[in-house]
Amino acid sequence: MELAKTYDPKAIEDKWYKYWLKHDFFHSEPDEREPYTIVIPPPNVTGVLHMGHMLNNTIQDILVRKARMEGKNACWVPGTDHASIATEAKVVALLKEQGIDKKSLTREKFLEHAWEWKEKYGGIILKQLEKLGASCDWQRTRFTMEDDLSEAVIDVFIDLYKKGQIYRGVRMVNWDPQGLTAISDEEVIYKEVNSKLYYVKYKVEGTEDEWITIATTRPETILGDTAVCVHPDDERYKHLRGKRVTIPMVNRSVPVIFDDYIDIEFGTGALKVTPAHDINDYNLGIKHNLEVIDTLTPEGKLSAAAGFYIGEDRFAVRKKIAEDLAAMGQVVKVEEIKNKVGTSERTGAVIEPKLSMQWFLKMDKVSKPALENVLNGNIKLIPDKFINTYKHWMENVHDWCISRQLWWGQRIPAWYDAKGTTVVCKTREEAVKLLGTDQVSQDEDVLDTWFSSWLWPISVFDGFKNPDGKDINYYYPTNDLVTAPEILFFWVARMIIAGYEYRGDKPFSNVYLTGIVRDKLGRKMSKSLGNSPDPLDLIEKYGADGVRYGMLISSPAGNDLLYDDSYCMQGSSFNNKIWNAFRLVKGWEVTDGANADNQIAIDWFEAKCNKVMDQLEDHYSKFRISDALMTIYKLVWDDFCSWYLEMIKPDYVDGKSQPIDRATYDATICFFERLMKLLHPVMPFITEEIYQLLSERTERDSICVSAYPKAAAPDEKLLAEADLAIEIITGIREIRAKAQKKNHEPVGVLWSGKGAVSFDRFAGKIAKLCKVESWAETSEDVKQARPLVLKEYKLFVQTGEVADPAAEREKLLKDLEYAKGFLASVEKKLTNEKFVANAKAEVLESEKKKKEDALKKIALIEQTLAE
RNA sequence: GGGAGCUUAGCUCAGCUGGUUCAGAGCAUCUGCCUUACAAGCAGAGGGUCACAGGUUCGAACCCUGUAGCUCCCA
Repeated sequence: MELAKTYDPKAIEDKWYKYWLKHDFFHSEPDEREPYTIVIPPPNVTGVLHMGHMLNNTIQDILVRKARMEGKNACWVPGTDHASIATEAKVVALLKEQGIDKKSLTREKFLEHAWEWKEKYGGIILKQLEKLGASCDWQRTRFTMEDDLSEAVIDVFIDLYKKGQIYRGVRMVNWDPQGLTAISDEEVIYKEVNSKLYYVKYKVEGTEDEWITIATTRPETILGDTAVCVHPDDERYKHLRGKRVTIPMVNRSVPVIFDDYIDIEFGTGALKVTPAHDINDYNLGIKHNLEVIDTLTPEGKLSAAAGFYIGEDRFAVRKKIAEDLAAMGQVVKVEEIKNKVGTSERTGAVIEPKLSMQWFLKMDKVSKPALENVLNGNIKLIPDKFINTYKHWMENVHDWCISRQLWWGQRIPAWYDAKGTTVVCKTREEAVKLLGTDQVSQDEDVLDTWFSSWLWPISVFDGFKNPDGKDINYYYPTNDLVTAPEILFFWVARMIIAGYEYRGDKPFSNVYLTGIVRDKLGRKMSKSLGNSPDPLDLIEKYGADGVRYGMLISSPAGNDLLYDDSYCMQGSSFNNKIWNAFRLVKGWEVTDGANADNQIAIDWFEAKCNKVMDQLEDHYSKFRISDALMTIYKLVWDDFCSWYLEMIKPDYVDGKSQPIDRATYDATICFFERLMKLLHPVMPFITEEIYQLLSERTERDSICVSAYPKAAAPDEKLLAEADLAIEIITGIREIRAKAQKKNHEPVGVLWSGKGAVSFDRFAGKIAKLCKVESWAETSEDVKQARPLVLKEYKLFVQTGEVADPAAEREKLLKDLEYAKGFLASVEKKLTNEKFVANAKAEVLESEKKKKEDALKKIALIEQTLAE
């Protein structure tokens, strides 16, 4: 078989993905095995794969593939969410391009267009995940707006309403004037901007020329002012008690009110109060019984109630009114300041606090178990620094505004008669019955998308439709959730709430919060910056395995990841390394029998594997995936390729590789297969390719369902001997390098000494790896050779050239100095009475051992120097 | 304004219960090699006042206090 010199992922990845799908390896049905379940954080139907998804889904795939190989019934449920505001915006924009105005369409007609859009574009991201190698159970793909899931949403709404947890009321909400809908507190992103602080004076009524100056960043809202508020302790304004002032332009008379909410230091200490357009003002308004004048339209333009600038945009008016007020002599001064402005997560529009009738979910009661079970460790957040954040949010949570003034989503099952009587029920028929009239109308609004996705871990297993069903009982609670910290509150916290409310149990045991993918400069990757590579281009360039490696190697749990292409490059180099190791092994001619010289190498690598597998398991158990990957990387590259294969590699004689013995060959194939299995969760494609080429396989024998290797107890004595042998080899190689010995030029080595750890068993391998042609024990020091002092041993490397005695002495003196310094520090401890009295027995013991070792080493070096 | 976290090699980061298996890894750098699996490679080397200043301790990268800088979350 002719194998290409370099590994080409392109030729291989599609082939194996098709093969996996063909055999349904990723499909799960409940059975008697232990389940291992992950539900995907459903990406938006509007989304395309970005680097965050790559990281996130690679991690999920690793966890799922490992569990599957460990014999668990692994189930990774994929799907998408309907993203009401984002999708509706896309559809509206598309219709607009076609010359269709949303307002000209009926709700039904619009939804037809929306579904059409969803069918066409909504699955792109899932298709892209296949390229990454994601081992999702595609037969279980769900969508938050499909019938069953929508029904669950409606039932939950009705249920919570009946429990008194949902109410409708006029509240100040975050209004998105572009999306024309309310959004929740969590969907508001605060951004620092440069603003102007306008100082405007209002005339005190009943005075000739007394004024009070307020400071505002939003002069356009002056038209809706219904009071001026000052602090009761503020000496400057005490005399204004009971007075009224006149709002400029509109000439409205409003009271001066006193409230200790006011920050005396900010601005002038006098606050204009606009209850319709600021949450704090609104609260003041309630407290002081103020009039509420809504001067803005839903689109963010001035309304008739404003009296001026009617129909003009709020930002245009801000400039105009500032100029007009200045012209009237009402503006005292203008300052430049920085302040934070809320913007819509979905549309980017500046949020307008607006009073409107909305539906809310009370959060105080339902959030209790969700907080408790994270604090008590029933649900683990990884890394655990997020527990604090979570706790803070849960303890200060506000009621959740769940209605959205949109069409794309689950319509709120509330019905009204002509008088406004409200009933909440599933169907019009029921509503007609309950209201006693057929003149009923359904609420126009839909529910927040998160009000669907908070049910996801239950609804994907039909836990609402069939609460005692086979699937939900088997797969729930799921095991791990992998997601971005940005949606800890949006989604994770709410899923936990829903889990306890509807299953009386957690939705998952572990929440792994990934870092954010940033560019090399630490900037978050974003479309607008254009600093994000297209993941599919990367896969094209480096192969999915290479990209998966690249995403992970730089991503310790919870830390942000400073992405750079060179990480993927490293991944594809690793692929190539593995491929070439495979070419080496497959290129050997095999003869029957067993070469006894190789047994030590085989035993050593067995021990090494066992040791490393333990470490690997430890990393995985702590979700330290990048450490796990580095551990396998070193096992493959360093231990297997650089040491093991070099130890057993047959010699070349007359320009031809000698054959290898059957025993060594079989052991090597076996090791190779084991390594591929360990690596499979991270790099699924190349490992399957090599697994298939290592031995003849039956049609359904795939690495992805093969048994994950289990560690046996490692032979520690052998490992210690190997470590010593490796030190010796490195030492000899260094000497060879200094002596400018060519690789093919042999050297002789004489050695003396006896220590607790021996290298006898490795003598043959040391000779092989350093091209040592004569290897012998000696009782005396050797002249004209380069000395090497290691542990209790002395080695003399005969490089054949005239050694530089001065240089050798210098090196030995340096070693001696270090050893003496070391000894001194140990002795300092041992002669310290307090140390001897306080230190633990093991520590004391190890210090004594160190002292002995140091003394021996010093003696050895001094003896050599004395020659 | 409130809260959380971070600062260790040129870069990205490990470093668990304080103790030479504690100053480490990968990448990058430097030196030498086209050694018949791999130059996407092999062999070797150098590199750090553990942000700063105090303190606790027999002993501090690790615990405490303060300072500076950075990041994130919340309002």
